[in-house]
Amino acid sequence: MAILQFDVNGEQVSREAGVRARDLVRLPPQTLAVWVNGQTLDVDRPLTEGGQLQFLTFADSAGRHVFRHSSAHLLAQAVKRLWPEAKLGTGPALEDGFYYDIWLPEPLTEADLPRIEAAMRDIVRENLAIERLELSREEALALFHDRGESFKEEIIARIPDDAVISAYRQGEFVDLCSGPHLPETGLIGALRLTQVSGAYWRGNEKNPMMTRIYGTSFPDQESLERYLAQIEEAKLRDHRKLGAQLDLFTFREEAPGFVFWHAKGHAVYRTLEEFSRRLQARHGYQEVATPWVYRVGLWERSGHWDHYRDNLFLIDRDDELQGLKPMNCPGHCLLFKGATRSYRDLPWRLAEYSPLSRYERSGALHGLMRVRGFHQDDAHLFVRPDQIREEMFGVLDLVDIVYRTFEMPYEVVLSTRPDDYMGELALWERAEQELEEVLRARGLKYQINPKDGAFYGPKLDVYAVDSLGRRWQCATAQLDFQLPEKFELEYVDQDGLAKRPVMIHRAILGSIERFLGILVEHYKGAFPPWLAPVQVRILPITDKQLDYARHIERLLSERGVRVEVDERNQKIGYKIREAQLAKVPEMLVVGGRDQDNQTVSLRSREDGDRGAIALTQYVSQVVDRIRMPGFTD
RNA sequence: GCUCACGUAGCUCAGCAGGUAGAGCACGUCCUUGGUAAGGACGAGGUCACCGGUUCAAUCCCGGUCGUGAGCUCCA
Repeated sequence: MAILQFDVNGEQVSREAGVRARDLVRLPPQTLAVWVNGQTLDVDRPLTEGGQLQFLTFADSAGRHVFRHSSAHLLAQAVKRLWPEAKLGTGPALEDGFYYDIWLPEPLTEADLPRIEAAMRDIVRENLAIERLELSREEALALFHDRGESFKEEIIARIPDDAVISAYRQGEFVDLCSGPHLPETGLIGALRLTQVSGAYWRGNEKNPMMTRIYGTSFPDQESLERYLAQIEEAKLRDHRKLGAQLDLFTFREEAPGFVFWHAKGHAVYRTLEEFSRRLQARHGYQEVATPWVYRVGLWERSGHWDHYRDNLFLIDRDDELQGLKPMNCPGHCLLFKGATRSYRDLPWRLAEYSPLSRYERSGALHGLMRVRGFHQDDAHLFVRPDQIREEMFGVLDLVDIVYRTFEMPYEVVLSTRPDDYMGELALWERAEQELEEVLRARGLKYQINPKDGAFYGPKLDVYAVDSLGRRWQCATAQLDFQLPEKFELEYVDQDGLAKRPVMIHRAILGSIERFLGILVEHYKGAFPPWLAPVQVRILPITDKQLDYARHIERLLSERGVRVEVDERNQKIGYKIREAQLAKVPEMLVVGGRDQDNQTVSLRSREDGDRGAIALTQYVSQVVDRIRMPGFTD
């Protein structure tokens, strides 16, 4: 028998091969699994090689993963106890929970969840040992066939020939699974099933619909409750809820997928757009406005008809189809073709903010995040091949300025050639190489997403990280060698010959609607002063100060401050409460004393009462505080 | 688009087991003129999403449509 050497947290231990991790040393409390040379294993798994060994607990992400995965099995076992005819699909661990897809003879509702939870707690109380079985393909097929698990049989058929087939048993329950798992069910101290929904078997909408049950689990009740409180907190930030509360925007069933911008929301929207507009003007972009309805021939030429038809809003008039634009690129190509272009004209940077329409499937709509009518800070750069590098640099400059302004860190992902790509392979390879060079030259950390590029070219996607740590894809920069071909775009080069330009599609905010939704959640509705829909609210103590309040309002308004007076006949505490809930950054309390002394009593949203200050002084200060970041006027 | 759930006043929600609806906030009028997070009284406001069915009778039961939510799928 071979002797294996282990390094257990610095302690050297040697044992015969086949020893179980739990027998190496005294198992630390709350051990969920072990980590041996980069592999996570059951504590009861016979070890076949030595090396570094660590015990995993709930504090380790790999440990949590095992914990949630076993929780999914627990769920499946409970469901099988309640519905013996249920058939198991798959049940993985998630970032902070787990789910199991199960075929059931009848639909399930959330009202059934407590019953299932109770059955799960029974199994926890039984503290069943969880045992790993290794099976031959025939044994596995026979086992799951006998148990009526047809989906499992399907999975077994797809397991490669050389792979080990394993299953895990706890009590009467067996599940096909590569593991690892907890040693016993009693470790799952607290659990909660959170929701139930449908999911297609193997994610294909032609397959049967399974019932997907989501849940989460923790070692103890306290951690579970802390987690559930966090979820409640995130719900309070939901932009749809805050949008209505703060009177920013609403949706109505008369126009699904389109936003009704209220005056306040539109003020934020316009400020955001203006920020982008001024930034782009400074970076050499020209803003244009092109048509939003085109004859269908244009979409045929651009390739949208073949690749994007389902998402086009179509209009059928006088026996001719026309389509609302989902993107600006074809219009910009037509503009490019409208005159003879010289190499001296390049790079030619066209920006546009006009409305775009995409027919999203009804189930895809989601507040401001996924709409059918929206606007982008869209631009197309027509460049010579030798300018790609520098222009991509410029785009990343803009990304950096914008995301720093909103205090959002970001991550970059390079997406490469998909299977259904168009164009020449050599062009693709060259383009992908160029993008990597730019990223490396900028010293940006990036990930590669293989085969996730657009069919016309590789792309860089930027993911902004918000204050809850969630990632949102906003900015994108996509190289395009296809569209210039389709539109036969040309410029006259230095040598007098016609050459084909390269296009770069790019957006920094992406959809302005969506970006605003992200900002609402990021700031929890408390926009920084320059973005706030109402920057200053004046609160007269009594109606004797109304004239003075209106005088201040006029002074501020003339200097571009978004200001309003709370003229209602209410006590000051009431007005303050309402202004505070409306998340107005600055409140000016004005009473008799202030009027006599020509002062205002400033209250800030964050810091509360700031005391009296001369009116003239306040006016000059506040103008600085609401200035658009990065601009001097 | 698919699965499940939901749709009652501008908003948040109640409405037991079929008998044509109720609260708080917001809104209006009046009283109150109050210095840093809710002063008081009174009032107006609803085709119970829409269409159809069952029933003596439907907000409630059944079917369909629309919308919303969660998830799936999709997202050049």
